[in-house]
Amino acid sequence: MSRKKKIFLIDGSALLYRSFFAFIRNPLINSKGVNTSAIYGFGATLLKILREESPSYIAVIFDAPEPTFRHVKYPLYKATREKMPDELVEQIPLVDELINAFNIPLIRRSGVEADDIIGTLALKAKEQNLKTFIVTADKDFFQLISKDINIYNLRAKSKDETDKYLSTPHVKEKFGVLPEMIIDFLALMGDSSDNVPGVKGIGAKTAEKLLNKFGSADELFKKIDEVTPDKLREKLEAGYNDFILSKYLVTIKTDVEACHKIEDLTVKPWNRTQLAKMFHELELVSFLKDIADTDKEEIADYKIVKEEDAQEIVKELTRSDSFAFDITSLASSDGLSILGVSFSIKEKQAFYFDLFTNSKNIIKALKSILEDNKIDKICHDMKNQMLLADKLGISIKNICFDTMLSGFLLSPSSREPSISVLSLDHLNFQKETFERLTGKNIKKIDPMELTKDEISKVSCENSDVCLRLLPVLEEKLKEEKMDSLFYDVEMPLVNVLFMMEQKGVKLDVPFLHDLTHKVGSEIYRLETEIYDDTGLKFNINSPKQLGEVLFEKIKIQDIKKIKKVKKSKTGYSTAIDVLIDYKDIAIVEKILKHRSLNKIKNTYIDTLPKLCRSETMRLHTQFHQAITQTGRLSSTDPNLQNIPIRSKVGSLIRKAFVAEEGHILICADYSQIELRVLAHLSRDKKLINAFENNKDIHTQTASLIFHIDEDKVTPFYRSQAKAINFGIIYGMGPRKLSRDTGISLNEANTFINEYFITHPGVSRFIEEVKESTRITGIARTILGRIRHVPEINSFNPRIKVMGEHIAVNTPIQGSAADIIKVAMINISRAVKEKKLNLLMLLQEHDELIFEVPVEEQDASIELIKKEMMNAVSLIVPLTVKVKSGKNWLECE
DNA sequence: CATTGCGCGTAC
DNA sequence: GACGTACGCGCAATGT
Repeated sequence: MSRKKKIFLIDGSALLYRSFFAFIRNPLINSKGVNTSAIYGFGATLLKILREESPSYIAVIFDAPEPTFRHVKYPLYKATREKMPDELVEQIPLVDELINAFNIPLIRRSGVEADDIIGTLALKAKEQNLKTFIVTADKDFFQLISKDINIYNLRAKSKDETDKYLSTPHVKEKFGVLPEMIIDFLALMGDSSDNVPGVKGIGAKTAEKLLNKFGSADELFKKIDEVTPDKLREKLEAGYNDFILSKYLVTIKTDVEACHKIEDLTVKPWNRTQLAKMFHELELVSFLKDIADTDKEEIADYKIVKEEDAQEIVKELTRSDSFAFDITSLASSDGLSILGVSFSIKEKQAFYFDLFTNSKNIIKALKSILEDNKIDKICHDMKNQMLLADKLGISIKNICFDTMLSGFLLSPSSREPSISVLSLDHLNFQKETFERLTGKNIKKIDPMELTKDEISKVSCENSDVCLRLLPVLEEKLKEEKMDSLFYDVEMPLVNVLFMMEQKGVKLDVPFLHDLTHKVGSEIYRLETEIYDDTGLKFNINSPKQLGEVLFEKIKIQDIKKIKKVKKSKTGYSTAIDVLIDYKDIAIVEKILKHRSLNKIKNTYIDTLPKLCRSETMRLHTQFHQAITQTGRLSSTDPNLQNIPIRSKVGSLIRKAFVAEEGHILICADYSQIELRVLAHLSRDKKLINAFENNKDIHTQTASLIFHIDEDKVTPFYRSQAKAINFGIIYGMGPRKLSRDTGISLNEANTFINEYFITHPGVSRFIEEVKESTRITGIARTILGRIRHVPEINSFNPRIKVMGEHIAVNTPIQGSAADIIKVAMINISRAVKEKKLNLLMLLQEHDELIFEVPVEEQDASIELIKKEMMNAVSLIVPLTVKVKSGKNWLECE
């Protein structure tokens, strides 16, 4: 290969299409529903070129939408092209942004086709003695191929140099003609994709034969009399005008005026931060390692502490004001193993204490520093670290900075961001991980397959990276005005949640066992009845089999004379909103009953006792603080935030959540917190008035939209109004409302309109919040929590609408989440001050559940009410309903 | 045989 | 398609 400097000219539109359609059967869609196929392919190609080819010059050239001289000459030019798919159109701005982040010149000139710009630049490059590579999938470019102008082979599979670029031999092989004949070749045969006519009746094979015989089309038409057979000659004579037109169309111009200079296309360093940000947001995580800047990393000073040095280093740690630490563990199927603990006081330095072997004395020493109230503690996922520490008999004090929570506030789209993701994102440093070392999934790694040095490196890096992240994240939190949210809400909440998890909630296990049997036999009864009725044995729990039985065997749609049958991806939909229309058919009723009982039995009745700690019969859920996009908590193992309440059997589950002997459960819930938040945010007079006067909001809404006196509002109208109130919060459309409430589409439309007429403040708020989200791309809660909403500026109307709903809902749902978090912290603080034995156990989004000795009930209720009502100050009052009982059901 | 995606249903 | 936020079950297809 020559030593000439290289220039890469990228045919943007071709690469765009190729990348998009490469994934057409299996498109890349990220969690926000954004199709990222094209940008993925584009990014992969740019990365490959920049890294493997080290070009000196590069540019991406796009077609502009405006017509060109070819359209003027021949209005049908490219007229057969299909419209670009929406999913591709919406990726164009992202691709532009990507090219920008790579610091690559992007050329898009109106009225000039990309081909002609590329042709012109290629020729200029040739004059400057450069080696040109055109990145394209378009065969038109074969006409430009010469010694120093090649086509970069996007399809190259082998590393073989001859395959990497398409040159003269490739053209000869593919079309049987030399590059200089390509213009004539294409002009003779035509090109259906660009709607170039060509000579009618001449295809590739004939064109090839003719050109090889005559050398060029000029010669061919000069010696037209020599052409045989006669039919062929006649075709050529008849098609001469088309040929001239076609030649004009397929010839790539090489003299576009006022084109870029080659010097303007010099390769510049890419913007790694911007690229990292983009790849994160688009969830193209695999690219992150490609852009990590590893060369500049100085060697870190990490030490495995020897037993004889331990005391000295512990002393040093004791003297520090703050340190980052990491209790490093592996959770595999065989259980949890704590491997060791690392500490970092200074950047690029860390100590690792091995706990795998003899550790008693070490743990004692570590306990003294981790429990030291004077030292600020920094780490990643503090609540989990506290759990691990607890297993070592250590109770961490003075927690001050959690990088996971901080990273999550800055970018809530990354659920529980890992330390390595934050490292890449904010430090541009690719850290070592156990997954990378072993090539295995983290859950499958056996600690024995790792060396002490490897564990030490991962652990020390964890601590070191935490320490280095702190100033960076802190600065960004300040920039985004979330420092108070972080320090005053999220950080203090960690202790509260840890305590709630530790305490757990008492479960009446015998009661549930009894229920298992009762519900089990009912399910069995229904099952046999269903088999008898249908005369078929099938798996009722398989939507596929059930769908076939109902819609193909029994044909329930014929019984009910329903024309339309809803299909899902895999078959018939048997979801409740479909089957509800058939509920007076006995078999369907039994199936629905069976399904709901089965659900409740499997998910709750059978599962909850298994997750109980057997000595205490208490259930310890995990609360997650860095999962939901709105700032709500989530709960897993088990999820105690979706315990049934509505159905009869479901509510029995709540009866199994009980207080200890001599204790009582207290449930305190905010009433209508989201609508109150809406009143606050929208300043809507009707809403404010209702809440200031403690009116029933749904009754008032019913009165306003149905034009009836409040005392005439029936339960039916109230429930309709309630559906509308909820719908407003979620951004509901009339379709869904009519389906939910059973009213007609017209009525639904009328009622929604009526709502907005009577609530102009709400109407204005929705428009304002959409507008501001469009501009900033960010939705915000009252405490300043942010959520990125790129969807709102999508080209795809469906995704855009979704973005608008997110923009409206997030400030409402998220502010409510903010409020209850503050309440939890304040209650916890007050309980400590008043020295009450009030235990906070669960959070249910707008409700808190406590356990307290009976004698402290009254004092507790007073405290809870006060702290919840005063958590924040809105322009409407917050009201709290408190109930107590021996079990959760009694509290409702 | 383990993992993953889907359909469905539970909560606020 | 069509109303926001979660988690988790069983089934069935897919990957090792």
